[in-house]
Amino acid sequence: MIKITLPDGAVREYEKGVSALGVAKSISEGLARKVLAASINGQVWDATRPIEEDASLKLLTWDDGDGKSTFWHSSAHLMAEAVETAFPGVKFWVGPAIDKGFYYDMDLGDRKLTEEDLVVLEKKMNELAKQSNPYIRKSISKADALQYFVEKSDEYKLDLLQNLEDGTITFYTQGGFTDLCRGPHIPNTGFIKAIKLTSIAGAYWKGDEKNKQLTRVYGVTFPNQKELDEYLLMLEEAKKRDHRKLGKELGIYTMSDDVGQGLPLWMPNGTIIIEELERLAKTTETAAGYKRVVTPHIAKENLYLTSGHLPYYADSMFPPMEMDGEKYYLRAMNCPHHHKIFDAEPKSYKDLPYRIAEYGTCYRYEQSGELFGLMRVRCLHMNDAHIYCNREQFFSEFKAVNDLYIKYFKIFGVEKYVMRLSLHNPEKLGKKYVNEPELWKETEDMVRKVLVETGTPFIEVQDEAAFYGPKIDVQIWSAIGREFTLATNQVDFAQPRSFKLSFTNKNNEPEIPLIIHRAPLGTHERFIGFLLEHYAGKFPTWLAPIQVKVLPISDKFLDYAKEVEMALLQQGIRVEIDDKKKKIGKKIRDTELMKIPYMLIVGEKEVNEKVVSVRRQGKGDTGSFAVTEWIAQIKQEIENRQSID
RNA sequence: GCCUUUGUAGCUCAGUGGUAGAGCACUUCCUUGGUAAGGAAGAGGUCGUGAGUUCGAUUCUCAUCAACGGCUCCA
Repeated sequence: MIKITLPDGAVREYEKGVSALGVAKSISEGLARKVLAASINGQVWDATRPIEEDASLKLLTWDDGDGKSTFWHSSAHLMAEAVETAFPGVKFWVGPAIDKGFYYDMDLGDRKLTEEDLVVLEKKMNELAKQSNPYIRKSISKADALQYFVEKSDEYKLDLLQNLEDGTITFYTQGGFTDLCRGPHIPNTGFIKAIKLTSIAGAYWKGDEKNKQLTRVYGVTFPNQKELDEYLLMLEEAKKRDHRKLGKELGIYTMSDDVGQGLPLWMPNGTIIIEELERLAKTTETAAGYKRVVTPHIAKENLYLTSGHLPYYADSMFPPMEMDGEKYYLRAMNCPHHHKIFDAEPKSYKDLPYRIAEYGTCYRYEQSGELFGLMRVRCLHMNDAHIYCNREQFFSEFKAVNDLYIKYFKIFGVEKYVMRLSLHNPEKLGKKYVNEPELWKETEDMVRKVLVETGTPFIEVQDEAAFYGPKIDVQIWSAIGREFTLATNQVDFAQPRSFKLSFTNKNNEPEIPLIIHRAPLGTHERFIGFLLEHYAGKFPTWLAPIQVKVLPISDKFLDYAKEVEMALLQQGIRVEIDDKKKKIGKKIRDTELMKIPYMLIVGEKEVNEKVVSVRRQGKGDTGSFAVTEWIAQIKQEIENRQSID
């Protein structure tokens, strides 16, 4: 007998060799039907695998993350079986579960998969799933495994096998399909009730662009049709929030083939948002002791040789323009220009921290396939600033920048974010990172200290630093689940040296400053792209391109509507009149769809009583107000930068 | 940059080897209305661009540009 400890602490005795499924059955049949896998001493196991020793056990169902992963990984095997039936001779690489679903990479030889094939494969998968074939685990010696795949002449699995230790190798078989796999898997294919193969894509073998490209098929499966339907509905909803769709509908930005790829043109509505964001940044930064500067968008080659950017990032910069025997580059970053401003006048320790800010325009030659709406572009406007300080000032300066992030996130209602401490990789010193091992260690410790002492939650990642120093990247998720780096806060010990920047310290000696590069609001492009999805286009009043629309019931009331408009305009409120000869219902609908925060409806009653009937976007009629009274209210809302209630 | 798919009116999309259609939007007219779509008429397209096949190409073929979904990349 062995002792099994359940999550609630209860200990039960079972025959040696009992499976998690057996344990579940002893508790209830209903539970057993839901068990997908089990966590045995913290390791995820097949629910059917015999347990030989005392163990703590947690049954995993669809409600557990590990349960879902097991389900999806098993679905990948099911898909592979269907593919092998349809395309004999196919070779498989790996088929993991992902965030939402699974994929399998495969080499189909000269065959090409089409959308129609996916439908056929789905059908086949459904057929195979209905057979409720068990996933059977089998330990196998390395020699036997090698022989199996040599006979299959499957170079991909042979490659996987090379890195596996004899004695740890397992095969899984379901129906007619056998795969090299660590597992675990769900008990049988019958659990998979709803299947959707979502897309076909190319993926480099082992993720290396020099390698052959394999065919990757993505799919997602569920234990019932209802969840699949809900998932597909959710995807539809997400499409409606896509910043590219909203950006077009709301007149925020446009792209033109004649201008070029990845070069957004900001339309009047988008420009208003840009200006409001800049106003926020300027107010905040001025209060925090920053000074503003303006610098050119181009510079001579030598500047980027000095900064050290060219050797590292030439590929990501637009090719140079030649003039009078000089090469000029469009800038991909603002820092070198700012360093020249720091260096323009001698500095003493009394001038530090020296903080200069600019919404700097940068140009980056991103590969064409990497461009994505406003999120990845070739012309960007960065909420940039550089802080030149000494080591004693570093802690409070770096902390102040972090506090700034939090302040902004509060204003915009950003709740889900992760601070990522990006460190260098000692093996790449001199290649990807400047070769200063001591300084790397020192600055990485300094940054970590700020995060730890301020109690900021963060994760550490290796090999993600800037070439000149460690950084904190802020990862955020848009409302539709898109993850990206929004903001960045970086330490730089390399450029001050290469630019020979210095200040005179208290002992009248020259000293090299540290530089903090920071961009809490990221770039206009990415930030507004994020905000569009975050708010689903329903901007808070202070950001809304048009804040108020005056809707006269008929054009008999146009004069009064203009009076109201004028009163609002004089208070700096962005207002328009809908003077179309349409019924009020139509005007309301149009305005609702444009997601304008407030509608002021004026008709006979309002003219007589000198009031406006106020309708809040998405909320309906909120009653009548005297014009001046209502203006005071909305002005308050705008000044406080209130978010939507 | 690589792989899949796509490109027809401002938008969303039909359609065809014999030089194009719907709905919405737009313009004009009728209607002067009370909280999410009133009615009628009109205007609008070298069918992404270039070449080839053909008596004839928006349709078939090739090239090219761009976009979607992925991979790689992301200072």
